[in-house]
Amino acid sequence: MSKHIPEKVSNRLTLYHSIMVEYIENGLDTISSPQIAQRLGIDDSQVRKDFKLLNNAGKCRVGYLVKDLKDSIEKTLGFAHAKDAFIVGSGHLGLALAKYDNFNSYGLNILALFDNDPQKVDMQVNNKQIFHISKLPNLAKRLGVDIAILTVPRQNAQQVADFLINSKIKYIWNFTPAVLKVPPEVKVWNENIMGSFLQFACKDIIQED
Amino acid sequence: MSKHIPEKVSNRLTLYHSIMVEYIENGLDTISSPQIAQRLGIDDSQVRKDFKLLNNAGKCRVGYLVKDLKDSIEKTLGFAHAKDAFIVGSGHLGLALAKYDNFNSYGLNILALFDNDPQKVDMQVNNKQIFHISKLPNLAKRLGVDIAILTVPRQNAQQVADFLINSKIKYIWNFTPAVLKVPPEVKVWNENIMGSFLQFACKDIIQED
DNA sequence: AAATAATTGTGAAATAAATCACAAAAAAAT
DNA sequence: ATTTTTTTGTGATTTATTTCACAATTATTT
Repeated sequence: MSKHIPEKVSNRLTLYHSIMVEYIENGLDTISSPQIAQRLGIDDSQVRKDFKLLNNAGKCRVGYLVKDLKDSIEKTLGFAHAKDAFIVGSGHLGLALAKYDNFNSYGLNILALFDNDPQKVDMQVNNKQIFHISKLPNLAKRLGVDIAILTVPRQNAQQVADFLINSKIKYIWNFTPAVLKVPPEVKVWNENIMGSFLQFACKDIIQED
Repeated sequence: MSKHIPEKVSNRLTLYHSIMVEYIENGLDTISSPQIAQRLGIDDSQVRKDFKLLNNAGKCRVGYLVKDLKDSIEKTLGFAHAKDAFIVGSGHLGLALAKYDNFNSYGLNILALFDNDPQKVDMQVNNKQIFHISKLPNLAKRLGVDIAILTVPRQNAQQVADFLINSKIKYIWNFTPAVLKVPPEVKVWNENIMGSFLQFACKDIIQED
């Protein structure tokens, strides 16, 4: 039986994970929910409730075992399930993401990049080749890739998305500001970089009435 | 009186904004809440409730004026309030963000980049200069900058954050996976890129019990 | 002119998420 | 050995968010 992990929880889980990595680096074996909660500015009972989803029991008066916690977060979020993906659009952002080796440690392997610019085709970025976009349908089929990271200009986003959908891509991680139109079997994740930041930085200066 | 806009709402507002931009490009003057709702896969009454926060009345049987809606979203999210920021860390991600001109249209101006690598210092990126990190405190003071976009390696994140805090930086947009320790007057926004994506892409393959 | 259909605005209900509060456990101190 | 302190686990409560349901409005059709 697979359990549903709400988005807010999985977000916190990755933050907990970072803290575990830090604790391990510092040679600490255990951690308590109030320690974590204080660090993140949240309630400690929330931390415990999140951990209950991991089936990871703590010990009264001691806390949780850092190593076990790290492992079960990785298991729950599927770090071990290698997932293959393509980066579609080899502009600044696409290239930066291709060079971002962190994806790997989270279980996401970038197999290749695509672009329509002949100048970029056949270049290598971080040991990954840039192919012409026309090669994508075949490669997706051959390699069984159904995740695409979309980093093309906004103006081309829908057109390229349509092409991806025809190529049997099922998950689109959308880094463009376009709101894509897709059929129900295709899932889009909007990486709305500005959205929440605006709110964060502008709280204090929202206009007066 | 400034109104509080919850994070979830401001996230949706930026998505609505993208749709308005698209409608304007296509020469459409009005839009209805069911149209928007269907596009985003949410309930239409939610769209209307969000719009009520904008003080933007719609018209029965017609919908909302696209132009007005776009303007009031921009006003509410503070696109017009120019906010200045520094990028701290001139690696792949820092450089990609410096080249990402979209920040500007959302009211965030990147004034300069910083790094500790002498090789990078004095380079220009998208008309912005890279300075040695030691120049940051003075420049922050002189230019009145209190927002920093942190893109250094995880290992240096806390140390650099401490330095930023000493330089009177009040808002840190944290692109590193480190969970920063900061005093209460400093606000950190964790751009947890992997967090929610993991959940999105892995829903179907969460481990069985 | 009347009927129909689409759409807003909103109160009520339902659902989801976060916080509170405290019993139970167990380490540490006395 | 007993008390104190810290910490987990969790049921109850509160708060926030989403969805439902429908009256009111107004363009369009008949």
